[in-house]
Amino acid sequence: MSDSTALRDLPTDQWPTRELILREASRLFASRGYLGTSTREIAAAVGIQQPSLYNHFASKQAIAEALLDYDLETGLAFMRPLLAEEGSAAERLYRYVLFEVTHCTSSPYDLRALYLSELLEQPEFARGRAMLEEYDSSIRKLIELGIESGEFVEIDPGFAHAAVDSIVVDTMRRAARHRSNWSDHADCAASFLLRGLLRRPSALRGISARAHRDFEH
Amino acid sequence: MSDSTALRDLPTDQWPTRELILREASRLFASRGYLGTSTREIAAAVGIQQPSLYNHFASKQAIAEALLDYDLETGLAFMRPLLAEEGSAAERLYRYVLFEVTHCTSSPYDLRALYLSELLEQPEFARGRAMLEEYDSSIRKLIELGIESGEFVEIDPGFAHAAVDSIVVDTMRRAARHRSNWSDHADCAASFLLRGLLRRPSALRGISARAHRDFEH
DNA sequence: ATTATCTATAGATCTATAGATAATGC
DNA sequence: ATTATCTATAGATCTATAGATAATGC
Repeated sequence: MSDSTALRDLPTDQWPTRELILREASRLFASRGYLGTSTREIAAAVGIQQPSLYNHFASKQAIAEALLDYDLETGLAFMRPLLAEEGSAAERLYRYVLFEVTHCTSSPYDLRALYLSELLEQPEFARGRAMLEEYDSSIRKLIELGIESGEFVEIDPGFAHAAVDSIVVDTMRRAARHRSNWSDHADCAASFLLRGLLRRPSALRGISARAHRDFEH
Repeated sequence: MSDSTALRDLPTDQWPTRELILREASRLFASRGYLGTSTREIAAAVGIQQPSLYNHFASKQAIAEALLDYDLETGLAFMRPLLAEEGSAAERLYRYVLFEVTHCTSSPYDLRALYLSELLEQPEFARGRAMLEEYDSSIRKLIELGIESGEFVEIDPGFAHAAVDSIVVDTMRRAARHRSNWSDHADCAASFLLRGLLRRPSALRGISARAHRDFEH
């Protein structure tokens, strides 16, 4: 979409149908699951007839894939340079949490749907699973770096990754409901996770300050 | 069921159909969601025709409710006395984690389905939501007790509860996949959570030992 | 000419019931 | 007499396509 027709410049009722479909589908997938949401329900939420969806997407699966692509491409665009950076793993993990919560609350889509529902367990979403795997392995790598460098305590990286993941996803869910103070949610989550990971929890204040500073740009 | 016909004494192919339905339904709800699972799929997994389900349950909803009841009644039977006890909130929270992971791995049903899928968001599951609310408020109370007593750091109880919940549910999921060393998973999760909550993390070792001792009976 | 919408509908699948048949328990 | 199973099926709902109609863009 060109700058001259950026979505934010248009009143809601002039948003392109494709965009409305993605928004409503993501909301419905989040509350009823992917398999539990019918194309009829999506169309009704958008305000069009069910067959009209097929002018914009080839199938129900294609709608979900567009959402997955959007989310994971944005995520990978953040994670790849973050992983390539030198410096403190703790500070980078903190920035990852800030990114994830910001991304989720500023996104027009209800993205938690994609990972909480049965969507990715469907065989036809192999591509989405592959992208998620790269994303997950970036986070895992960050945790391993922190353990190797001695910044983090000796902890099972598999468990640590699962802990980071589940708390971040849950924080996304909570922050999406009260978008006003998403930043508090993100700090709460990042601090809690790092208190569980850091060998010297007293370093947390400085890590937090530097993460916020570096995240701003 | 009387003692003389306890399930564990019967070969698999003689388990009552009702029991097989609950097991297979819980597995399917976990992997495909409640709305995404058809009665036909449940019946096929059990090895009967779809209409035969209705000899054992009045509806698909009744199957899910039987699973919810089993899980939440077991959970409340543990939580009510735990909450009534005197003593360290940290140790009781540790015991709660041990209970939850044990309960999940020793249960024949795939219970995480109930809380990860869209099931409880359906309006018709009001009774299940009410039971879950009592359960949740017990855990919340335990956390508040810990904060008041000064055992835990000053933390938003809402966030702390969410963190405990999401890590416990995730640990249940992981432990259910590798049941052999469920105890390690439980310790990992409980330790991580308490490192994030305790004002004096050095107390963790003692808390863990006492929690294990008290949990044994 | 292309794009977006509609109505109509094919064909599959869904939940639940009806009614027949066989096995079980008093 | 009750219980568990089956086949058949009603009636709703599902995804996707076909084909008509109107609006948009060159």
